[in-house]
Amino acid sequence: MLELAILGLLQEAPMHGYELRKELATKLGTLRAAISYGTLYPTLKRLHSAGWISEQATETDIVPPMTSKRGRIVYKITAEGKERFADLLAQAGPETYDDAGFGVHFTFFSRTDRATRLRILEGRRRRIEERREGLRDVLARAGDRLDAYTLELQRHGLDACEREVRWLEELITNERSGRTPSAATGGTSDPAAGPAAEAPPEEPAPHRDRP
Amino acid sequence: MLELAILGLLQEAPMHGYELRKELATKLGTLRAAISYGTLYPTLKRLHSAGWISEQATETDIVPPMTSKRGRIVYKITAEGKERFADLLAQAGPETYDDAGFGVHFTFFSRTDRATRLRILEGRRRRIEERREGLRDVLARAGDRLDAYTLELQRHGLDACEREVRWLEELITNERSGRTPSAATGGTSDPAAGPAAEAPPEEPAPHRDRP
DNA sequence: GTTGCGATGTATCGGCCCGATACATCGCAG
DNA sequence: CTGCGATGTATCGGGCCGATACATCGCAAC
Repeated sequence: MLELAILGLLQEAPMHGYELRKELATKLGTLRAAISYGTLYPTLKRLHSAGWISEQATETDIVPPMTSKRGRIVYKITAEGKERFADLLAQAGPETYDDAGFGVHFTFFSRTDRATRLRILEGRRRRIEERREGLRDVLARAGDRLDAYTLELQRHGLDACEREVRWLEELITNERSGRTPSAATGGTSDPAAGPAAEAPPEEPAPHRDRP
Repeated sequence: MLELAILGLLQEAPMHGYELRKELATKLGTLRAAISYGTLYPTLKRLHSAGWISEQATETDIVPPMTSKRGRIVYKITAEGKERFADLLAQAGPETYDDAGFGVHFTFFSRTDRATRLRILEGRRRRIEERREGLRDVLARAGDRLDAYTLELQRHGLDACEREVRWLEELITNERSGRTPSAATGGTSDPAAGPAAEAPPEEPAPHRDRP
């Protein structure tokens, strides 16, 4: 999961660990808690030894006019890494539907083809619906056996589930009619711009590489 | 965290692993995903060797008239375990404020003294408020740098944060005025609610409208 | 000036927890 | 009587976290 996130961010631009972590924390939203270095660095090492990314130690002599930061390690995605990213991006399994997995995948939706987006959205919806049904059952069947606090927790959870299902429903509807999500809250009517909305499954988004 | 959950459930009644897991799944709400056996059994073993719980192998001869279940292991909390539970219940650290920790603690709120309940509720609120501020900053400062999907994810996260803060606020208000959570729509006042109070006065049936 | 402090930056270790997997038994339907 | 789903206990590899350590940089206080 984290592997996908790292590859995705490095596809936008090369970065060093510290930077990566901040991007991770802000972009990956609420579903995915801030990643820790105890996870990040071993994962980077793993990705490197797998050949998906390259490490480039930056010494002070590289950029003398700059603030001359002490040796950082800049990570850059490789061609194999891009393939790997595309593979991970296209697959939609059970781990894609839990909070963390869904959050990461959703973050890269503008680089995902529409069929996959729909599969993921529907899988997530199903997952949340199941959770919601479980909560309803508990409340209906055993509601009077539970103490007031537990009950309140269940109610709050149920409310959150219902809300998320509605959100997903809206996204799915938009997706089917070929709109970007921002159209929902009155963004510019810009049917073809931004994400790789209706572009055929070939080459979604032009990401800039070095010339 | 799981330790607290297990001790808490075993305080209600002795149980075997399978049962424990089901209780865990239903009671601990949405904040805490269903626990796996790969976690449960090692934890039970750990709790046993620490002396907090006892293991009692149930052979078929124990309860002949019953369905004669094949050898299960029934776990029972010990006196030391109860002390341990009380200790864990009373402490409110940073790990008490994340999703999983908060969910577990909240589940046992009816066995927690009011001062601790308040500390936990306020700590959780602060945590969510920080998350909310972070989201608002991203949306305000870098909103136009983000693609439509990432933006939508942030908005949804922000909405969930605001909603949870309101929920917590309400709970805190009720707590200060000595009401149980279900009394939100008007209830009895219980000024003498002390530590480890027995189940709060059962409120009228939950009014959940049927579609 | 130097001393301290917060942000930047890389790295490891112990430990919690998960998913997959492997067994074995029970009750029941085909 | 045979398979099959629910019940039940258990382990293993690995992802991920929190705590911790260590080093440099820029800046402000004294």
